[in-house]
Amino acid sequence: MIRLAESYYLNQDVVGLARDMLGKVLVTHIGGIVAAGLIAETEAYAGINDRASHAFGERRTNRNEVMYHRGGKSYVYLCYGIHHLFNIVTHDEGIPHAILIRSIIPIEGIEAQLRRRSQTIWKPSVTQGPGKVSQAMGITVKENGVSLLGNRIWVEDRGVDIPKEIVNISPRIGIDYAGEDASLPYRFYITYEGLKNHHLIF
DNA sequence: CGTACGATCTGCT
DNA sequence: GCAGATCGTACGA
Repeated sequence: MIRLAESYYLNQDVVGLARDMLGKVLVTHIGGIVAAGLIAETEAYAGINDRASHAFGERRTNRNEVMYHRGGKSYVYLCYGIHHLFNIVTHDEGIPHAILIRSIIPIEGIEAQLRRRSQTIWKPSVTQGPGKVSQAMGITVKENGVSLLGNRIWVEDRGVDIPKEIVNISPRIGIDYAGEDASLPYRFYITYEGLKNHHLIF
């Protein structure tokens, strides 16, 4: 188990990084509970020229301030008044890149994740969707700005290699307002079935 | 200060 | 498949 170092998050290619994060393991230690999940879906948000990004046109507010910080921090914000969406800030200071984590497959603390989701048995839909990921992992806006080099939220490389054959690419979800940028292929995902077929999980 | 809307989820059909 | 929930945030007056 190897925790991703700061240098990983300073990569300037946020789209390539979003692809690379598939198969990495998101871990939280929140409320005295350790939970972990395999990252199965991501979206890249590429700075001030990306109409879908909160930082489009150099927009910089209290909400998205952390996007402008050095890579390796969390960016958590509230969507539709109820959903806490968890992003990973990348690139060096001043360039607001971020990766939205949209889906995980629980690995550790599954009981706690199910409890937080008010479910009794896991199926993909239980932790599929960015709001559900945060809820299962115990992440809220209180975790906004947390360093991924600390002991509250971090990402590990546990050696799971995701072959390109099972990686799906599509436009991002729910950003119809973004004009021509709405069709950019910045969403990456793998399915539970795809992982099973390649014997990457049980 | 008022208004519009959103990187979504759930439940019901 | 679809409507409704629900409220913080952004932005213009």
